[in-house]
Amino acid sequence: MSRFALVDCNNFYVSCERVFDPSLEGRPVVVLSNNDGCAVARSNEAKALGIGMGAPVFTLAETLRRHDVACFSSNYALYGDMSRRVVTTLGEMVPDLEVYSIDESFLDLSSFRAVDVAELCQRMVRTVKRNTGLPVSAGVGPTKTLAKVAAGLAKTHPCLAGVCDLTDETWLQRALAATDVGKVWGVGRRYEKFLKVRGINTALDLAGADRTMIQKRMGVNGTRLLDELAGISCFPLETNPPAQKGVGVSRTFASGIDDRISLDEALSSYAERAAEKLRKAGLRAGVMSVFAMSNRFDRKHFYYNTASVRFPTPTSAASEIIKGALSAFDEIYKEGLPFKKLGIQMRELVPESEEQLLLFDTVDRTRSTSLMKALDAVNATMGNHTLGYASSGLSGPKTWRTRFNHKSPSYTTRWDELPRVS
DNA sequence: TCTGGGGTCCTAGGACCC
DNA sequence: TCTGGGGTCCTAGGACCC
Repeated sequence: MSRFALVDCNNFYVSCERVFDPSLEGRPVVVLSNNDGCAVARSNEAKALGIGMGAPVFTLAETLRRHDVACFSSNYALYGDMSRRVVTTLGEMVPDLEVYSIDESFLDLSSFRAVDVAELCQRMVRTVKRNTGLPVSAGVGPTKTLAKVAAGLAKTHPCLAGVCDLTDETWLQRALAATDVGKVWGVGRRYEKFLKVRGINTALDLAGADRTMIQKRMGVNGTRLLDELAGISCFPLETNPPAQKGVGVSRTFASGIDDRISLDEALSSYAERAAEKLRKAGLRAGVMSVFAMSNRFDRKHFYYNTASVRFPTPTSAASEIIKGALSAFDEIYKEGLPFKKLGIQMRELVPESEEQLLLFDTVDRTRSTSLMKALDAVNATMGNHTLGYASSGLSGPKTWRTRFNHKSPSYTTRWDELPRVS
């Protein structure tokens, strides 16, 4: 029988902040999205205050003030680095590992005996805490979905000390009965509502639900979900993640922007970033689309449009992608309209090793490739944005730049921001 | 006034072809 | 008066995940 574990970092972003500022222990803490717009991570204390996932900060002002909640802007460099440390530690203990997200990994424990499993998980929880300072929980089950259920219980029931093993049938029934159907992996807001209207309130109800009805509303994923809850594994461990299908870069502005120069600068910087992501992954894109929208909360005047560009041959050259993005934007730009969000998406990705040469090419590919190599090398050694394109705007305050007013130092990724021990 | 970003997969419907 | 069927490809939209 297969057996999976899910190791999940508790309140990950908040816990990363706490590692470097222990005075935050026991205090309500939230980490905010870009532009310090929404609460995207909350400590248990913040959750207890009723601060919801994704709650807009302006609706929280009173709560944040009254309870002296510590607020942080997202520090992606720090979280990414801490995540790698967790994965390294886990990988040393269990070789079959799938990095599922920045704060979760699935492990294949099929070859471990039942008695070993709980002990192994407890050891993982202790080791990760010792090596990184981060609290994690582990759940075990015969399928990924059940391992997720187990991890959810491990996190919310302190008596389990961070580990929950649902290999045992009797515990499994009780665990499913205690799990809200909306918490099941693959059941989002829409499906939760649909299920609850039909009296399916818990994971146990769902496991016993009518297959045809589930299939009709939730498609093949619905039937897979039923199988997974019944202990039949449908989602294998993905140790070699399949090639990425797309690369996107988009940002919301702190307030609406209608001036064309700022919009072009913002878009150019996203194009630059997208090109960089492609090169880092060793990929090139055949097609790019640009999208632009106004404030989506103003439904009456909402504007959304996209335009696409096909490249003569797949590319990851910043200059070509910037040029394409700006000309595509020209098709959808509307004068006088306050834009709230711009973005680009790169699709039809191919490995750069599969280069297709064009008979009549307008770009000197060899030169442009070595230029990009040089640019990446400089930015890798001298720091991000040491070299960039003038079309993305010269340094200085910009209306389109994302706001991070409460950011902690990059403790682990910048020499000049290392924490000091005194 | 203020409301994130980056992904995946599935399905339905239309265009097109034989 | 009669007006097929099946396959493929593409896109948009909807659902989900973190």
